[in-house]
Amino acid sequence: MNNAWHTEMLAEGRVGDRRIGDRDIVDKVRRAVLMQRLPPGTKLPEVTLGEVFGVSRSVVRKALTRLASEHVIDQRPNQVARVRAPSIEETRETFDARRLVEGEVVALLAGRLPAEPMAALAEQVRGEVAAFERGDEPARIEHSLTLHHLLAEHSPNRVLGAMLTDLVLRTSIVIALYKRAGLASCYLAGDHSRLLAHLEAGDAEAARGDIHDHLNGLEALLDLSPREARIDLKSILGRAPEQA
Amino acid sequence: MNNAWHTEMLAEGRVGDRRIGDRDIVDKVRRAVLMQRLPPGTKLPEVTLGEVFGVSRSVVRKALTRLASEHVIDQRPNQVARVRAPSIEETRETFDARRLVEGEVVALLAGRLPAEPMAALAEQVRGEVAAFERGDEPARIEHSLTLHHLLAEHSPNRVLGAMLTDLVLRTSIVIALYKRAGLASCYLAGDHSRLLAHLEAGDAEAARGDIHDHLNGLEALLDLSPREARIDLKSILGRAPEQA
DNA sequence: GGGCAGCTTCTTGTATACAAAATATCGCCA
DNA sequence: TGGCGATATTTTGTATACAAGAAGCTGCCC
Repeated sequence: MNNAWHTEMLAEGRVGDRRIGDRDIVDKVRRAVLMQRLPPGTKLPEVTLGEVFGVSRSVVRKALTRLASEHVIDQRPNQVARVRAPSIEETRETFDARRLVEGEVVALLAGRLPAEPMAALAEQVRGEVAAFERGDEPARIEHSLTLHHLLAEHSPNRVLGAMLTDLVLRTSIVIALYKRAGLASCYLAGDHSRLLAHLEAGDAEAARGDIHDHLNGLEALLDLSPREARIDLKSILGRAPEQA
Repeated sequence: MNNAWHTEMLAEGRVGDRRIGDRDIVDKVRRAVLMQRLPPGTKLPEVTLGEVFGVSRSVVRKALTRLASEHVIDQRPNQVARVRAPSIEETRETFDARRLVEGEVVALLAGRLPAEPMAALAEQVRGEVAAFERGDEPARIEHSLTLHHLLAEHSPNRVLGAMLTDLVLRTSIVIALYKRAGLASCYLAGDHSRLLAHLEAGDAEAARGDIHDHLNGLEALLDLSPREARIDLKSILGRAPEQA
């Protein structure tokens, strides 16, 4: 069994002296999936995770249940949990859902953002641009994620905000999965700053349009051609890509 | 401690010879909350539930985690799980979110429903009308819930469908919670059949409008006046309504 | 050489024991 | 009588042991 990721996961940075809880495991696994250190189909046995994090299966189990409810892993009865591989179909549907929800959120947000959160958003945009220009893709992704996360957090409608948080995560996963091979970065210059300008100006419909354009652009950067042979067969019929 | 609901819950109907699992517990508790047999704030200790269902805390624990992710209960660290009491604010936001999502789902569905699911929808409408006319409110709720559940299930976009399932549940809970005292039923005659007609005719925007009207009507039947003293203080400062 | 049966091993499902935290109770004192 | 504090009880958090099921493997047979 490929056990390279065991050490990788711990190297991610230890939690302080605090006792490690299920939340820490959820965060670390989610992050690892997002960063493609845990490719789709990877098996996540409970004992192994427990050894890695130094806790018993009880804690791991709770973490896995949460990850499953976040759609990060697949958990089937009497079977080892695996990193989920959303289908092309589901990818399209996730983008559609996010267009609807995030569009509404930014429309609600337009002109209603206090100065402080607005500054935080601008800060992320600056960070993203800088990271892109120096070719630091992980940092760029981090800033982009934080930006959309902030939008979700400040949503006047918290129910929609929570849904958006979920959708941002799922979208990021499929972007990492289906990004065209040659592409170095899924960056669309100007999209985010244009959105912020419209938010500040209070133009709800323009902001909604920005989100639509942004997500359309992102989706266009993916390789969503219907050759099913690649991901689906592997996860449905085949085994995990151990030595792939 | 008021332990009347222990027997009520079992009386709901035993699972066959099958071993009782976490899913059964989730279903039963969810249903009991929906039917207001488990009022908001009710404590749900793990051992008690375990005794009621004849399983150990492990199974109960998993069930509680799932119920928390469905927003049916509140689970805070080192504290007994309680039936959730959504605030008035959250109630409004839930309705807004559902208007957005269910509106989109029926718009996508318009004109694209095969005959068989369409017939199933019509069947629920007939059942709802009949139940209303004979004054059988539980049956009417059941049919109404099934109807919206079917819409969610047949959503072409399954991501939105899953979100709608969640929103229908949450809306039902708050309707039960905030229904005006004197009101016997939250029934809006004709709404559902009108929606079905537009779905069959393939008029997406009319169907979306039907959903908006329907949910607006429902929301108007609730008592959402901002006297915070009723629910919020009780759950924030007070104790569970044991003998209330 | 390919396929299948039976067995071994690994992994999850469930129950239970103990530790830690929160809650409730009782008694004390102003 | 009312508030406050220590103690006792309840309840959750975590670890572990055992049972049940699935996956993998060996060796046999065709």
